Amino acid sequence: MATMNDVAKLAGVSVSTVSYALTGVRPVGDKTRARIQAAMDELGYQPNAIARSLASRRTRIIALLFPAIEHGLSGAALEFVTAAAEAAREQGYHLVLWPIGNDEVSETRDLIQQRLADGVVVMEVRLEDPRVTLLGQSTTPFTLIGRTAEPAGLDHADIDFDATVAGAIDHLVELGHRSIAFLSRSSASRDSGYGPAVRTEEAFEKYMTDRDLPVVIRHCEGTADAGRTALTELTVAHPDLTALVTMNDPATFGAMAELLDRGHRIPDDVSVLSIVSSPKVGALSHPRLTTMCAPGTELGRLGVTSLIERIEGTQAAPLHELIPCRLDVQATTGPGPFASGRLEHPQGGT
Amino acid sequence: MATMNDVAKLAGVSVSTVSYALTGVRPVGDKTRARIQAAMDELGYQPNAIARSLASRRTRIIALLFPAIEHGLSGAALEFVTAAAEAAREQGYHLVLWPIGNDEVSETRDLIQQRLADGVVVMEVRLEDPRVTLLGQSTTPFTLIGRTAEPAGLDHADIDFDATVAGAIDHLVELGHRSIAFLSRSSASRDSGYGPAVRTEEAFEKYMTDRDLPVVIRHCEGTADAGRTALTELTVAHPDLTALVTMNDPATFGAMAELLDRGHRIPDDVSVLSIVSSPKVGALSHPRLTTMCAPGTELGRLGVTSLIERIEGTQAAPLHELIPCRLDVQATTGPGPFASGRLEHPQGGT
DNA sequence: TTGTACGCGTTATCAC
DNA sequence: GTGATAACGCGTACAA
Repeated sequence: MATMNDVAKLAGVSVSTVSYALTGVRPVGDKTRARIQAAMDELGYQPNAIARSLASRRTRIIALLFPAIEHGLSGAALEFVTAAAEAAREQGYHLVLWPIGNDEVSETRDLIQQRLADGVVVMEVRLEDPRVTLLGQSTTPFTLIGRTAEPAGLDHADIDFDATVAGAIDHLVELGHRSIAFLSRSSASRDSGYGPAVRTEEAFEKYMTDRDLPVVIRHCEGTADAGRTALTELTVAHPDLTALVTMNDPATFGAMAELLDRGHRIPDDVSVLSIVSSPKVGALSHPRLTTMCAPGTELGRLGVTSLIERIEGTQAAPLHELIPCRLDVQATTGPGPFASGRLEHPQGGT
Repeated sequence: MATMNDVAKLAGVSVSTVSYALTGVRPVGDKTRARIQAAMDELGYQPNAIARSLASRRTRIIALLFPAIEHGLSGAALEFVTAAAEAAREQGYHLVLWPIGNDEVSETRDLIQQRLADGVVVMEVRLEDPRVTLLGQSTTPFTLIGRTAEPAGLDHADIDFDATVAGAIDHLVELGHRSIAFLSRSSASRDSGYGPAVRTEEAFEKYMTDRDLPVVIRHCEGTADAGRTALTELTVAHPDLTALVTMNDPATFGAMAELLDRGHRIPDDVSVLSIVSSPKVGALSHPRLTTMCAPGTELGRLGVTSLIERIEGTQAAPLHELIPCRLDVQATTGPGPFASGRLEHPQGGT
């Protein structure tokens, strides 16, 4: 394997000149540069990443901290990781995966002390997150995908749950729905401080109240059967229900199946809108599920590019980005009883 | 940040002794070791990974090569990556993600020349894969997840498509099915040399022929609508069909919906078995889908641990592992017309 | 515009 | 059992 020394000898220059020709930190004469280039080509030279890192004290490696299990946004997670890796590569960085159990937070300390990474992207941030606390005490640059309870001073990008829920409700209300229930995650998930659950429920309550509409929130485990049960109970308690906002894919599918079994038509009788989901999941249902899909790709890119800016000192403003889920209207949402076209015969009391 | 030098000074020994105390390459006196340990604790010393790599010429980094798009086994992919990262970490290695377009193979060359990684795991291997060719010409250790057309000399772990298909057919035949169709990926996918498509179709043909059963294979795009169309055409062409093996999740869901719409009961009239899938996807359907789930976790671990063995020279035998998908019997497969219990009234000709 | 020489923090090869 | 000290391959003042 050729080193810089080999190139220098072959080109008849000193190693430093080769180095400068490579980095461009200092001007190099045209003819010299050409000779060096020729030598590099001939030897198939590639700079040794490790030696470069040691000398420059910058590894161009970014660590992605992610909890082993609990891929809440599972569909989006792979998308996210892929986007992060691509964004990193485009800027000459590498992304190393740092799986870490939720308890073994000390691993985080090791990570930053080993100086293997120039910065850290933290995934699946919880409202109270010891990893974030630890990073905050260090000098290592980091960005969060998600938010802690108090994210003001921290670089973070997250789903705009507030706007997402608002968008979902808007979509349904505009379609003429008034009686809308929210099928959320399990209450355990909410109670444990899982950000998406907490924030969507708060938003749902707020926006429904704003509109003087009844607030119906149902927690549900992440299985199709639980979704069936939940749907059954919901329709019993609220027979006038015409729309469902969901954030629980397996339960959504179960609920839809139960709706059909009970003779309800989708979307003619009941509309279903799954938020923080993905078109891929939506494509599995029939009728095809209307979703609001999690911006996994955007968050991945944003987290990485912004971190790189911080590392390189070119960051203009702190990262405080909230991205709403994008509405992908498919076949499970349709006009409700108060739709403009059918105002004359609302289904309300039938 | 404390260095080895600081530790050496504080402990009153030389740097080399500290190094040996750390690596255990050479025996160190008990008292000396204790003093060194104390010094390290006091300073919060952690070895610098980069310096260590440069000196030892081993980075303890493994690169995971994965094509940006086309996550054929999308559900399993995240599982796979996670397992690989965990296995690596358990053995003191890091996993760096190397996204690479299918065309830009030269990136592979850069990867190995930069000497950033001690070895490479290649994901989503195609029957003819230029990345593999390139790696084969280098001295870099690598393992494949998947197989090329001629994998004999290469370390690889892959799904045992043959055994998977055999298992699927066995399951259905034992249930009393004889008229079984295979709903595969798109013909484009098969024609482009996508291993899973090619191998499953070959296996299906073989095992059905072995049993003197008719071979019905239907290619299908990866959408629910395509699945509906395919199902319709299949039932027209083969009205006696009682079971479906599928390897195409969206199409499977579409086909099931179409079955129900046409008044077929699942599994009473038609059984559905989705192979190379995952329980997570299966959980979305109702009745819950019987699947054969891709061994993403196993493959991830295997690829990494075996690669590490090769890197460290402790590999006993080459990696030639084929793991079948595990059958997860749920609610979409049931007795067919030739089931032992109902031999007296087969549905064949009704 | 180019060259010299030192430093980055370890490992590993000599000596003792 | 322990200490000097030369690599490892590159970046970067400082000199020229």
